Amino acid sequence: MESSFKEKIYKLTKQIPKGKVVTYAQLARLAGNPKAARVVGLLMRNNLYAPQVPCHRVVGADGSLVGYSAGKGIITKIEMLKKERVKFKGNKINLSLSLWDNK
DNA sequence: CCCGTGACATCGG
DNA sequence: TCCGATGCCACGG
Repeated sequence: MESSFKEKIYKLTKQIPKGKVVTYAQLARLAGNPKAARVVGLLMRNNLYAPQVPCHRVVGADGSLVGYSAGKGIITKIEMLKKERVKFKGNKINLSLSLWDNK
């Protein structure tokens, strides 16, 4: 099965455990293209593959919240992450504690 | 095949 | 530290 890039992103995103987050760059790298971080977000924004995809667990490379088109946008995203016990450091996420290991 | 798009990443001033 | 510009790449038309 030669999954398309977006298919890999779709599966990986669904596998993110609760309370953890992942960066677009890392997600892209897991899919096979470290440079395609933009594509990851692009797919989410244009076509939320399924309501099962926790796209709110995907954040910027430095843990800053970017994107999100649903609800109040970034605000909603932050609120959901806080409910997942994700540790925040100011206006960003503490990646040292909440970054998904994917192992 | 070419072009436009964009929820990123990185660098320079 | 903050802001702007550039590069990168997959997808759809």
